[in-house]
Amino acid sequence: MYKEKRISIAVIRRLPRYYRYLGDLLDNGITRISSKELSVRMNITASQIRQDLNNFGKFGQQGYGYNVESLYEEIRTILGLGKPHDIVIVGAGKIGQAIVNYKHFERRGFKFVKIFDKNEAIVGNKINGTSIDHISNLRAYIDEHKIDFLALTVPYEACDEVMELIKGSSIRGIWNFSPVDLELPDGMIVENVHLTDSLMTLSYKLNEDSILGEYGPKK
Amino acid sequence: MYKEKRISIAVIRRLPRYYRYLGDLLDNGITRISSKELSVRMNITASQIRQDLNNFGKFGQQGYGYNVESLYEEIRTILGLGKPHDIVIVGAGKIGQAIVNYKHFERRGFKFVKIFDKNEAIVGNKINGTSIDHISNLRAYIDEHKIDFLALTVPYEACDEVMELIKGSSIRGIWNFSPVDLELPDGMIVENVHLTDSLMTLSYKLNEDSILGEYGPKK
DNA sequence: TAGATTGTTAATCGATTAACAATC
DNA sequence: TAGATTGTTAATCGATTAACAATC
Repeated sequence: MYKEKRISIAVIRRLPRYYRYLGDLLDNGITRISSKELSVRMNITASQIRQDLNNFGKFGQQGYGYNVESLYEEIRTILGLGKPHDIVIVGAGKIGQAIVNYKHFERRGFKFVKIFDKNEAIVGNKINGTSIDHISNLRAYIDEHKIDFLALTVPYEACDEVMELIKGSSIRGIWNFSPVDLELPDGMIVENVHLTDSLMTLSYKLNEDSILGEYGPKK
Repeated sequence: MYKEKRISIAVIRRLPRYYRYLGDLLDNGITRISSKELSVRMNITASQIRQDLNNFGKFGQQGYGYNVESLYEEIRTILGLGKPHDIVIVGAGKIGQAIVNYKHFERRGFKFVKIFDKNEAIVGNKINGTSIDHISNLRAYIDEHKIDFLALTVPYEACDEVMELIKGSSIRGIWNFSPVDLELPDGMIVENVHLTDSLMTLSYKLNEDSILGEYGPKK
């Protein structure tokens, strides 16, 4: 019995970026690329690219580099984009509306199949072709369609309620837009989009020089 | 002449989280906390908390811990939230609308003062009290009001155009929602919200076990 | 005071970069 | 073949964790 080497989150977060750059290369008709060339474009080291890729397989060829199309496909598979994914959105507010309208997701094989909300008044409406249903039907829908992705775009007061509803269901991944750290049932995975945190990070960066000056450098 | 110690991005990204937890403690009337207690709540080590904070100052007291309110205020200052920030949004699509409607930002002192868009038809409309102006007036507005924050929520084809418009202006920070790595003029800072990357990361995580099985662990 | 907990130095762990033999 | 470039091992760098003297 061997121990699988876990892939670090730093590597994982670079994968979509590789995918994006390879897609651009494809669009530009470039069929091969070396780690060195790619490193220049992406502004990271060639070593890092090779290390990252070799976590998943040997995709290159000595003396040649990488075939853009096949590497693109490999990363596509690694990212789990080989098959389409159905996603339910919980919360029909502005953020829910924004993501259901955003065309980049469809292109990657993500489909928003239903939006659930508490507000009876909007049930039956459609947003970009996706209909709104009442939250009371969420669990039945998930169970029936074996949905495993859920985008959580409710106000944070409502998170607990939603988490309670989906406990023990087929949902495995939560794309969370609420500014809370969710308590996850076993086997569930979360990816946070903490917009407020992100904006504060930007604020910090703009402010950094004055702060480090104020408190003074350590030595 | 000393060399300032730069704060690592890992530390910076934890600051909003500290701020959030301290705010919760305050709301619950808790007035003091030790790094140990906080570490349990946040699920990180006490050592890390103390190391992080000591990048910026000595905020605690031996034998006592930290005063919640004063630590909250310190972090608030460090994050640059001590003074309000005016932000212009470029792009009145769904994402632009979502952020201008999102109340958490105001609470943190961020104010969206104007939205700019290419579409003449919606110029003059208001979203959540913020009026829409035509993109051709963007630069004049920035110059007049010395705006330093810009949220970029245009389709990615339009990014170059916007970047060109603001080159050499007072804008210092860009909150970027487009799936591109922006070329930044000197002194400008970007914070990316790459939603597609985020969703792909979640997809990867759900897919990881089957992938590592398929390609096999390295040893 | 004794106990608690910080701030900080030292040790460990992990991620990035460099180097190079293997090989196309 | 010779040149190019990978895959992978080794070296370096940086971040996290542990330990403990300082001190409230």
